Order: sequence, then structure tokens, then C-alpha cells
Amino acid sequence: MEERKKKILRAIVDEYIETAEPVSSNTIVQKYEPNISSATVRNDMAELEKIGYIEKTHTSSGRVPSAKGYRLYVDELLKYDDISLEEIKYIGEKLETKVNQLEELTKITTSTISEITHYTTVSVGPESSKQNIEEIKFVMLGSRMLMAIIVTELGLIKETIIKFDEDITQEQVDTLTRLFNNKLKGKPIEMIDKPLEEYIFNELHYSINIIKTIIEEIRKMIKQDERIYLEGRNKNFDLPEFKSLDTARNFVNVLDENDTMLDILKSGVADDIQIYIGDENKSEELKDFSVITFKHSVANKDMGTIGIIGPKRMNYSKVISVMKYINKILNDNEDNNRKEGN
Amino acid sequence: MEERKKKILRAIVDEYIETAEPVSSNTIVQKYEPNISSATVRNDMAELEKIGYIEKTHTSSGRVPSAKGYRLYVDELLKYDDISLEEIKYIGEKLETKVNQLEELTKITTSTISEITHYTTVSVGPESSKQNIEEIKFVMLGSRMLMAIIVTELGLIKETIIKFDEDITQEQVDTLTRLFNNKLKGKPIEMIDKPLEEYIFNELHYSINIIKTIIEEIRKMIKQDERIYLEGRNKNFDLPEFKSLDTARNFVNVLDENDTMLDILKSGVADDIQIYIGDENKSEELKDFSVITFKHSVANKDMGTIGIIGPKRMNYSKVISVMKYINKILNDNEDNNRKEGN
DNA sequence: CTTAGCACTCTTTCTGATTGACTGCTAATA
DNA sequence: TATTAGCAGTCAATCAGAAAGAGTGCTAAG
Repeated sequence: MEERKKKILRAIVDEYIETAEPVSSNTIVQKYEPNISSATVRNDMAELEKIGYIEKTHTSSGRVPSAKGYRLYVDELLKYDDISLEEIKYIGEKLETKVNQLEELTKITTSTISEITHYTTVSVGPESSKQNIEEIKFVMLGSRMLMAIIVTELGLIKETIIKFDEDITQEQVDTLTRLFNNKLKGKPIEMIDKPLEEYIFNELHYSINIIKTIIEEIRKMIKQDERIYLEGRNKNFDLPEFKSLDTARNFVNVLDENDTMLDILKSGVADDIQIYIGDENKSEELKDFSVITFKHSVANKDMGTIGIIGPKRMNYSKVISVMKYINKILNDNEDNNRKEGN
Repeated sequence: MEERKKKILRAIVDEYIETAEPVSSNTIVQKYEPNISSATVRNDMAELEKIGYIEKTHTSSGRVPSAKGYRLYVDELLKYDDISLEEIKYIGEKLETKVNQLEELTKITTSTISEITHYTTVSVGPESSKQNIEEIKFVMLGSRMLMAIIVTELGLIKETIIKFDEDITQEQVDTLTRLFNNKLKGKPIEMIDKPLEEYIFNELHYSINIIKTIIEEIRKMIKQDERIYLEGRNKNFDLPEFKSLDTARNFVNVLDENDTMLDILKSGVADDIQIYIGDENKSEELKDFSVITFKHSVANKDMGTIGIIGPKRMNYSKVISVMKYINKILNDNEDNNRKEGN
């Protein structure tokens, strides 16, 4: 495509991202290309429309980027350095805080991104079931209750409370702890399963119910950790596309559908930014929105996925810049931690 | 007030709750009082308006209840038996599930109420800081990390992870466990405080930092447990008052303000249903809504507070009936548990 | 290939007229 | 004295038509 057409397309997308109004040939001349006439712009726009990069809302309206136009824009026309010094400083301060738990870090990262980009941000932590177990502890909290604590090699800590219908003894608990650790050390959490149940029962001789309950509850815990963090739910309400109550309701609804959100977040590829524009989203309900996901990892370890949801005309440049920068900071922090010998 | 006027006021509120449209004298005659003429109703309505129970939206419109009208309605005109057999059955099934943690019960109760009433429902669990400690456990999860577990007399279990900048030994942990338990058994969690820090440091001789960190992290955990459960956020979107985008946005905003919500939930009185209609709410943002809160307790123990948020014309009768019934069920379940010797 | 100029299209906004749902009031009635 | 029928008056909601304005597409000239 000729350079000038590219520039015009880019101007249209930039302008539309800013104003949410169809862009006219005159606007382009005044704000972006003062050295050519509006008629020339019109001619180019007619061609850009013919090949499907822009659209009209009605016969005599200005142009609006099409999904294909946004696609070209993010693929070829965009620079990812749209982040200010203040923002860099702010991110640094936020992520500096020392946190005891991975989950807390996920939470802070989520809210930081939402604050800077002004878009709704969702995230899930790393998938615990794939992580390798470093140690399992059982702590008695009463004659019929214990807490199971799993520490993974990545430093993730999961715990759950287990209640029984019969009494258990400290001796039994010690035996269980030994057996579980023997079998599971270095293995992924998802190994805690039916076969394990049989193995443990064969080694011991007391109540199968206790063993069953323990494994059941741990499995329940794994399921549960698909917790979604959500920040800035109301941010989008200020955008003009939310004038339509249908859009607003649709948006609130889709955010509340845990499964849809999980689906989006989980489909990412490690260390890669994915952009879904409008119809490119799997979910029908998201056809009027764009979603950017980033499955980030630190030192080659999965750290969960972050997703940003905004209108199709979202500020891709800013969002992607912020994501890249945050990933860098997280990796730097991790490196420093390691050097300190932690 | 004459009986007929009361009946008319009640009819106006009932009708308005159902339709969200100003109620005309004709409607009253047709649906509620077939034996009097619309002119008579108009005369009564004029008087009800004069004393402030109903209002007009414009000169020739039907009438709408005023805040004062709703107040009289809930205080004097309402019967609380608005719950069907199906609903009773549904509630029974939902609350029957055995749960390991109090928090899970709060969650289930919240979602059940929201499903039956079709209003947005929020809740907080019991205030853990007031609860008495039955036992504290410290579990080592590494040379610089341990988990603190607090079991309260009410059966609430809180745990947190604590990281240190220096190594600790199992022996130190055992000593700490002994000291903490000696000092705190039977005392409320909020006793974990500065003076305790000094006491423990005087008994031991090693790093004040370890002790400081432990107490700090436990205090952080207590703060954190002011977690709000929210269900049915989008339920209200189907109501006609949400046609106005401002109302909708306002609603989403206020729900996301943790402090406002906590404030509302905490201001309740034990075992009492509180109704805040429109302006009666402390928060300006809630002036177009009504909030009903219920701080429920089981066997005299605080079990947290539930709040329901809806339009001013919310179905008070249904909501209050459901709340009362759920409280009854929870108490019955607790009684049964005690009889079983748990 | 670019540009000026103009006709044409479509949205937006405003106006005025019409309809219909109410009320309040008056005068008649039980 | 309390109720009611009847009617005039008020206001919101809806619709059609007019006018304005923002754009485009096309033609013809540079």
C-alpha cells in the first residue's frame, strides 16, 4: 500500500480512538496532513474503503475503522512506546512493594494496569495444578479437622480446611504426611487423584473415608484457585459507546461470567501479547469490544494472565506499552531477588 | 388515618412496586377498590398528597409514593409472609450443603438471597477481631517463612503467610507458639497488638524483627477479612429505573466502593432488620435506592451482615420474608448440629 | 495525479400539531 | 355530609415536516 494511504489510515484510527466520532476528510487535512487537499484525502479514503479497511456509518458520513483496519493498525502501523515518565515512576512504586504471596502480586499488577490504562482489567494467577509440589503439610486443627498446606517449587502456597466425620489422631496425620510427601514431592499438583487414593489406602489400613475426603478437598481447592481478579469495572462507563444501555448491560454481564473470562485468559500463549478485535473474540458478547491478553512469565515460570477489555477503539498503543513495561519490571525484580540470594 | 385512605396508599405502593409507573385513580378502582368511584379515590389521593405520603411527577400525572409513604408502608401496612412453597424448598436445599468454612456459608447465603429476591445482595462475615482465640498455630514453610493459623472459639479459621529477612528455627517457632497461646487463649483476636509484642520480646531474647513481623502480618490479615461478597450485580439492570444511564453508572460505582458498602453493613444492629429508604441512606449516592440490612446471629453469635440493594420501590415484603426465613433455617441447622454433638 | 467546486445525501435539531392519560373542580345526588 | 358524574384543563409523548449542517462523490480544470 502507498505510504500516504497508510498515513491516512493511521490518522483515521488515531483520531477515532480519541474522539469516537466518524472522521471526515477535512479533519485529516487539518490535524494530520496539512499539505494535501481534502479531495485527495477523499480519493484515498474511497480506496481504503474499497479494500475494507474503513467504513461509513451512512452515505454521507465520515469514516470509521473496520475490524480489518484495526488489525492492520495494530500489526503494522503502531509504535509501542506510549508511556510517560510519570507512568513509569508510578508503576515502579506500585510494584516495588514486597508481597508475601503470588496472589497479592497478581492483584497489585491488575489494579496498576487498570489505573494507568483506564480500562477494565482482569487476571488469573498461574495454574496451580501444573506446578510441582515441594512439600505437603497437614496441620491438625481439632480432632475432626485439619488443614492441608501445599508449597510448590515456584513458591505458591495453597491451603484448605478439611473436616471429617470421625476422629483422627496425630499419629495418623504424621503417617499421612509422610506418605503424601514420599509420593508427591517434585510432582505436579494435579497428580493428587484417584490412583493416589488407592495407593495411600493400600499402604495404610484405616478409614478410606478420611483419605477420600482429603483428596476430594484438595481437588476442590485446585478448582477454586481459578479466581479472577477484576479492577476498574466502572471505568468503561465514561466512554461514549456506553451511552447505549444495551452495551453497558452487555459489558457488566460478560464480566460477571466467570467461565467466559477464564476462557479468554487461558487461551493465551506464554510471553505473548494477544489482541482480539471485535468479532475476533470467541465470545459473541464481546463482539463490540477488544481484548488484549498477556500471559506473562518471570524467569520462564508462568505467572498468570492479564486481560484488558475496552472498546474496539481502545488505545492499543498505550495498553501494549504498559504491558510490556510491567513485564520488564517484574522480570527485573525477580532477577534482583535472585541476586540477593532469595 | 381513615381505613380507606390506608388501603388506597397501600394499593398505590403495591401497584407502583409492580409497574414502576405513576398510579392513576382509575387503576386503583379497577384493580383494588371496585366499589368506590374514581372521583372518591381522587379526593383521597389529594389528601394523601397534602400530608406528604404521595407525589405527582407533573400536574396531570398519577401518583407515586414519597419516601414518607414508603416508610408508612413498611412500618404499618406490610405483612411479611410473602414467600412461596417453592422458594422455601429452594432455600432449604441450598443451605443444607455442609460447608467447611464459615466464609463459604456466607457466600452461599448471599447468592441464595440474590437468586430468590432478584436484587443485588452484599454481605460481610462476622468480625473476626472480636472473636476469641481458641488456638494459634505456627507452621514452618521454609527457613524464612511460616504460616500462622488462628482458630477461634466460634470455629472461624484465619491464616496468613509470614516471610522473614532472617532464618528461623523450629525451636524458635515452638517457643513462639507456646508463648502466643499462653497469652492469648480465650482472648479476642484484637488483643494481638503492640503490648503483646513487648511481652513476647521480654520473654524471648532473639530478634525483635521476627516478632514485629508476625504481629504486623496478623494484623494485616484481620484488616483484610473485611471481604465483601456480592451477588447479582447485574440483576438491577433489567429494572426500568436503570434506563437512565446515570442511575446505572451510579449503581455500579457505589457497589465498587468497598468502604461505603462496609459502612452500611456494619451499622446494623444484631438480629434486627434495618430498612433505609432513599434519602435515609447515609451515602448520597444511594439516595435513589433502598437498602435492607440484616445482621444475623446464630445461637447468639454474630454471623455477619447481609444487605440487599434495590430501587426505592423494591419488593419489601418479599425481601424481608426471605431474610426472616433464612435466619430461621440457619438457626435450626445450628441447633441440629449441636444435638448431633458437634 | 491533484484539486476546486458543486450537487446530493443523510443525520440532527427544531417546531407545531395531535392524541391521550390524568387531575381538580363543580354541581348534582344519596 | 360523603360520594359521584361530568367536564375543562394540563402535561407528556409521539409524529411529521422544515431547515441546517456535515460529509461525500463526481466532474472538470490545473
